[in-house]
Amino acid sequence: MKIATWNVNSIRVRLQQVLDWLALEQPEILCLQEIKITNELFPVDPFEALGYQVMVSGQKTYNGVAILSRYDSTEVLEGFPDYDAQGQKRLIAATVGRIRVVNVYVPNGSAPDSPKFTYKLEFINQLRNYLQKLHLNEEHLVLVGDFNIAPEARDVYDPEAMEGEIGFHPEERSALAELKDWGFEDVFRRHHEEGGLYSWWDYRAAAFRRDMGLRIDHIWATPALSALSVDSGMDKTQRSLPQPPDHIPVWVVFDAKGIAQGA
DNA sequence: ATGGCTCTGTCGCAGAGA
Repeated sequence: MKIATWNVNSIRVRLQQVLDWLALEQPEILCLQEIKITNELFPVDPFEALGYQVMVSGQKTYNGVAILSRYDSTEVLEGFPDYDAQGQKRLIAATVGRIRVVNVYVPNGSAPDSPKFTYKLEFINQLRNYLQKLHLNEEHLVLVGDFNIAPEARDVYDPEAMEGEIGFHPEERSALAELKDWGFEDVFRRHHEEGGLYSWWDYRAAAFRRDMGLRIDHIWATPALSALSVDSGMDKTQRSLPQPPDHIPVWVVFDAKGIAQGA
């Protein structure tokens, strides 16, 4: 049972790359962020041709999230029940098999002295409220997506230079830690402890060539589900293809038998 | 580096990203 997340920075531009990656990796579920397209214009057909159901919460120009699933999904929920997130489409959830999948695109925040940073912190707090109200950490639940925060120094290419910068500011790290305290484990870190593993590189300044990256895309799971993970990885080769997104796919494989048994 | 690319909407350049 492979679940992946990928900020594709425009599904129109990256359509073929995503289709190729799906055909190659065959995940059961792929969560997308920054699709930058309305629901009406989302290219549903090529994904259905590969056997995926498509659930989209899109908008024009910015943001937008989607869940692609090889299995029937139920209880699809767009956004928050009681928070409009400034009208931005950044959250979609669905139940696939016995797993609740929550796909999020956390606001970037622009700069720590910006109102957008306040919005980022508010959004993370609202996400914690959402989980608190709608779910129990005893459930099999994954929270995946572009969190736009590197949790620890080992997730940053130059922690001293990045300290206090957007993506590695103490206030957002602490908001993220509170969210995690709801009852999550970082599934990627369960399988890889070392530093220097990044999910995003700036388009500018030859950042990818110089490996100046951040680990800001995450797959978190509730403890019982996390314990059923057998492997996790990030597909760095996707950043070196022509006209790539600035993020790479992050994936986890769970023991499907264990999930089916409710172990 | 006071943002060096890339994307969208729209057809010159502004806004956003992290």
